[in-house]
Amino acid sequence: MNAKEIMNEHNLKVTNPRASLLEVFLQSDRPLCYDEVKIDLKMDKTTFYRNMTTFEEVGVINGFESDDKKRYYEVSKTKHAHFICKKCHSVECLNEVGTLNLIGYQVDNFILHGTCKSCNQ
Amino acid sequence: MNAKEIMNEHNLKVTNPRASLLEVFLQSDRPLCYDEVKIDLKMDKTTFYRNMTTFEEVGVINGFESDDKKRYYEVSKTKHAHFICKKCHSVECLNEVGTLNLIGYQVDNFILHGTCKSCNQ
DNA sequence: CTCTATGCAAAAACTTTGCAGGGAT
DNA sequence: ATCCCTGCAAAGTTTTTGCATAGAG
Repeated sequence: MNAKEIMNEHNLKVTNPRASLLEVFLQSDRPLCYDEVKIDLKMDKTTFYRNMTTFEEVGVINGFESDDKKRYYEVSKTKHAHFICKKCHSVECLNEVGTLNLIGYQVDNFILHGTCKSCNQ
Repeated sequence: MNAKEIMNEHNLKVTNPRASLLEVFLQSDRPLCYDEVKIDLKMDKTTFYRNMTTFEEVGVINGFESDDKKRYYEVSKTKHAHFICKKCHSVECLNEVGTLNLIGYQVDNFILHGTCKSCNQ
């Protein structure tokens, strides 16, 4: 499913900035923040943040805060964990982290904070 | 061990603002941010943030970012997870969340994001 | 007495809001 | 033609920095 189809499905008008924005996230294998996206797209921050909010509202995109006060976004997909490195501030996706036993809570995202493999050497 | 003893142990000058600040965290059962602390203490934000940074540096306090762009702090103790509710923005401590199997990473903090028990009803 | 801590004011960093013009359907 | 989208400018929020004064050891 491409960007245009996703937007149509959620009744969002298909504009060039919006389509290329979603495309960037569809093609990324890790969460991205505004700083990373603006380099390629030269899109105004207002447009970025408003579209990301819209995508979050319709459930296409999942957003969360990193350690550096920036908000990271990724395409909603199978649930997985994220690792945020306090040294290099990288944000990675992790699969098969372990098992959770929590009753009564609805867990949308889990984030591990610490020192990543590279920085740990 | 009280606030004064802890500060002496780490060679930090014992001042009233600093002592009462640490006391608040010693007596709290959950992480706190500046907004919550200032209500009781009427301490300037500069003093708050600089002392928290100092406490973090000597290892007395552990800090992390919530979902609302605020930094939360708690007394360093046995490792445990935190749950941040995206609806009410509460920050809770959790014990016995599950097991982790991560090799090569050093995990300092584990944060679950979602909807808490109360908001889930 | 010396050196660190405090608090005000101002800056910094990221995100949001207001508003006028432009574009999709 | 209508209504949503875009981008500039300005404001909002949380945290940090500069600097003069006050206080601990």
